[in-house]
Amino acid sequence: MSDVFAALADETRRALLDRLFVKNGQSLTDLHTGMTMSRQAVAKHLHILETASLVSVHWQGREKLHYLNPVPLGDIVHRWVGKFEDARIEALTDFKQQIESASNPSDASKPEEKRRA
Amino acid sequence: MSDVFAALADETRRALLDRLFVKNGQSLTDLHTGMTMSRQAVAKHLHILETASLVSVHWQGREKLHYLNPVPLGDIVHRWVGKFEDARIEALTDFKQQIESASNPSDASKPEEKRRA
DNA sequence: TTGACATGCAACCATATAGTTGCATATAGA
DNA sequence: TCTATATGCAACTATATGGTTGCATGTCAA
Repeated sequence: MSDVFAALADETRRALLDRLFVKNGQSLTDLHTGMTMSRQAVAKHLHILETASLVSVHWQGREKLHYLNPVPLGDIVHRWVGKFEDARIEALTDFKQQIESASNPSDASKPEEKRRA
Repeated sequence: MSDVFAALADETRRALLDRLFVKNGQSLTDLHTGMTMSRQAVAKHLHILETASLVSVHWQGREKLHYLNPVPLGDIVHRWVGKFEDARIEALTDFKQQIESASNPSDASKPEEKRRA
């Protein structure tokens, strides 16, 4: 779970996934072309995506082809996003009630800017 | 985008979100009770969740109450998960075809363990 | 067989991150 | 007003992360 989120937290790795969306099954050299960083840096990123199971690999001769694997994203949706969606209405309602029932909401929203001076 | 994924990549922060699922609108002290790390460490984690807009805060006197904010998760779904879902069938089909059309799939799946020895 | 190509491994460096401790400040209540 | 409570800020440390370079190894093709 952590490794999937950590893998997606990097801009370069999300760009690599985007490139695989456009054309699935690319080699390291394919994915490296056009990038400013070294080939080894790209290889490290791909390995992180592979460890997080976001990318599956398939050797073909001397080329290592990379394919998208959508399974971990489904797990995230199941574990986190659905939970948030379910709680959305409730949370917003609670929040609204708290705000509205607070003694002085207009002054209490960001008091830390006044608190230490 | 990165900050949301990075925020979710930490086990402690996901645990904090879980506690807010159970009871929304808790203070730092509330959320710190039962945790092994220091109060300041928890405060840092909460600030990261706040920066990622996963948590909204509301000052009530000397207490800073924390509330879940489901919006960033919705953004992630819209940008990433839906994309993966759409590509799922296609990707799996491509992968299957590549595997099946490969010269020797049973030996080619993880050859790096044999390649250097 | 030999050279070019595709990738892997290892060492190294700079910065980010997660944690600590100590102290300061704001609020609540006796 | 005085004290306890709730939080913030700053400095510091250890480790993780993202990048580099150099070299080794496996594969393809002339």
